[in-house]
Amino acid sequence: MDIREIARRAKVSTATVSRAINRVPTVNPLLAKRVWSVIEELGYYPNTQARALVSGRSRIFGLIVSEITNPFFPEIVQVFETIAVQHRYEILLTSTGNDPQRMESSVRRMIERRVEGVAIMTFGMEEVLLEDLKLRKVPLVFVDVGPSRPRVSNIRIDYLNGIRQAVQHLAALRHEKIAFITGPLRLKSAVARQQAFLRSMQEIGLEPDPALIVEGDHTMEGGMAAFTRLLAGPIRPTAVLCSNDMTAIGVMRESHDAGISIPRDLSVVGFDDIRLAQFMLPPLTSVQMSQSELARLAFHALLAEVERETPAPNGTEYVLKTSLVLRESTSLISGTSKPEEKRLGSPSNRR
Amino acid sequence: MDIREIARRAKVSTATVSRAINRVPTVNPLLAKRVWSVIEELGYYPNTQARALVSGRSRIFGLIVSEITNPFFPEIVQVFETIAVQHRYEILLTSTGNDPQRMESSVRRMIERRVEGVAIMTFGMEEVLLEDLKLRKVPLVFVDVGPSRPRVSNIRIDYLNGIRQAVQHLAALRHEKIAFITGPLRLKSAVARQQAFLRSMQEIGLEPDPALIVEGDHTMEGGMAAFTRLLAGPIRPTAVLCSNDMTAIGVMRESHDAGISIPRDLSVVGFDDIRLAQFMLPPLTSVQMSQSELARLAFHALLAEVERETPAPNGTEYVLKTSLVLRESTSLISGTSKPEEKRLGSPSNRR
DNA sequence: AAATTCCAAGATAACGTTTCCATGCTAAAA
DNA sequence: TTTTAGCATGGAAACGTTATCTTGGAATTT
Repeated sequence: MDIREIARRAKVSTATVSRAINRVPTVNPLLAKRVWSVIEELGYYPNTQARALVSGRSRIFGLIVSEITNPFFPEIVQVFETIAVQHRYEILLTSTGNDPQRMESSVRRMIERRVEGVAIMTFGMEEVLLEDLKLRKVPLVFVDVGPSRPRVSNIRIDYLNGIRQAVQHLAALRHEKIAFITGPLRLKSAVARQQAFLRSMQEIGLEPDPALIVEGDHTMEGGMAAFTRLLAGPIRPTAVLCSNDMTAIGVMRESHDAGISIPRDLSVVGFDDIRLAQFMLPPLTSVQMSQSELARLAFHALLAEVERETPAPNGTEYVLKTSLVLRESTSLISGTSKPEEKRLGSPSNRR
Repeated sequence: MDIREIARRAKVSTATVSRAINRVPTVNPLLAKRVWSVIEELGYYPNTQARALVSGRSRIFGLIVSEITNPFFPEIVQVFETIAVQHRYEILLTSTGNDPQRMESSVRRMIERRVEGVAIMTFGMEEVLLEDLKLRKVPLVFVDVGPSRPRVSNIRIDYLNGIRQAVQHLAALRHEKIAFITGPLRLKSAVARQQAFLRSMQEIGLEPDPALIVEGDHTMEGGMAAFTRLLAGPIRPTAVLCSNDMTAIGVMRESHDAGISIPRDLSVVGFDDIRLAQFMLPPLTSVQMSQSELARLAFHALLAEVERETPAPNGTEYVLKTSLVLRESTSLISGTSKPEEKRLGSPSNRR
């Protein structure tokens, strides 16, 4: 069943049917009603690929994340998809698993489907592979690491604010031997987090000890392994700041196995504030980086670019704030006080 | 840039270019090479929508899940997508949030994109809304609840095996006051789990007490609330079996707040065995229902149906087993023994 | 050597829409 | 009343492929 069938039955031309479907205002209301009733009656749905072919607009956005099984991402996918649907867009999702091969195949598939834009949520990996997209002037939005180019937007994350709050919070609890477990250092965002940590420490006169900085990989297993290495090192930290929440969860798991009690013997702070953080035992203090806000920014960056006729020469920049959310995984050094959950740097409370 | 451009430059017809791209074996290798080198040189990618339009095959499968932010689903999405890509399929993902409205709009969008099949992973909700798809003879695959129809496959889950193991495990640890927190009872799968529990109890001569059966909603918050209700009830359970892992995590969180130690004061068993389960404190004993296997079954069910020319009159049935994985959230009643992690009912170990 | 078969390559019709352009009717202007 | 303008509708080209049908040259058979 196609548009011609509808046209025949409604005794109008296909052009009119098309106009009725697309709610072109000039079409006679009487005709439109006739068309619509035939459409309803037959249960006709327009063929998107034909539409896309002739109109040159696929109404598809690509969304590339590094690992959908990492709880950080599903929320992003959820929000991104919801907004997309509201704007009559579809999304093509790829979880690259940080594999350049998959990234490449993903880009290829997206180009073949003629996506109108792509949001890249890999936090600083292999932008080289996106050459093909840039070449075709497909609007892109990056987090942290995008180049300055027309049609390429960037969401800059203000890591410093939240991490500074975390470091100062720990310092206020008398911690000085503060360890930092990084993410995989090939990720630009992981490096940025580490640097924010170093700077925050120096700001308050604490010299970060290289022995207390170990590399993780943003997974729970990585957190466990990194913490094990930390325990085997020369200095025993009293607090650990982690590059993301999964790492922190790994640390909590490992310290449980090692008989180290949190927060009594060790304070732990995560980063991202995934939903799960508040369900940890004890609930995890974490630096919030709103996933839904990130998704919203990304979508609207793409949409704006699609609708803009003359692109800005250097794309647009967006900024996402971070801020500490206190829960129960930190305490006074060798003490037992448990601060109530509340967020710094923002008037509203969570939950 | 289109196929004609390639044809012109390679000095062949568009038909030959098309044949070369699709690796039709009869084309002269010399010509094919000429075509391919032009394609490489220009960085040409075929337009999928044009292909789909004329061939009548979109190479898209729909995937409907109930809640992507529920950690149970990302793994499914991951595996499903990976296999799909290997078979040159794309996936259209919808997370309905159990909202019939979103389900309906999702179905509509999928039909408009002319999906070749849809996997419905909502575990028993609102199949009525899929009428449109059935009408169009789109292959479907359900979990638990699909009707017997041509082109509709079903994955039946053998809940009884795993739940029986869980109940018997608890009984072996001398538990008799075993509570069960159900899922939302409008989900057929939640009802099935509950029934498996009741049956497993009766099998070993334990009469399940209605006061120990409370309804949850498969979320952490629901688990917390349900457990609170349980504590307020007339009988204090010594063990809790949960309809899914999220519920169990909620129970663990709530019992932590209530000063109840797991597994010393309370044994907890989850269901699904999501990856997170092993990172809980203590690691959660759970009934495994392999998410990757489920995804694999679903994909291949669709693929088989697409490639089948004459559909079976009642679709095909697949079965997915469940089995208990022991960790550290259960122990002898009022005892402290911690069994090592190992899985029953399967020779291989996990991790 | 002529007739027949075979098969690779080209020409072109489809696929289901949108969009451009032509058309003819109604309403406004002369 | 006649001419012009305006605008809703219809006709048909276009989008970029695949698939069908045709063609012509080489290979095989007689």
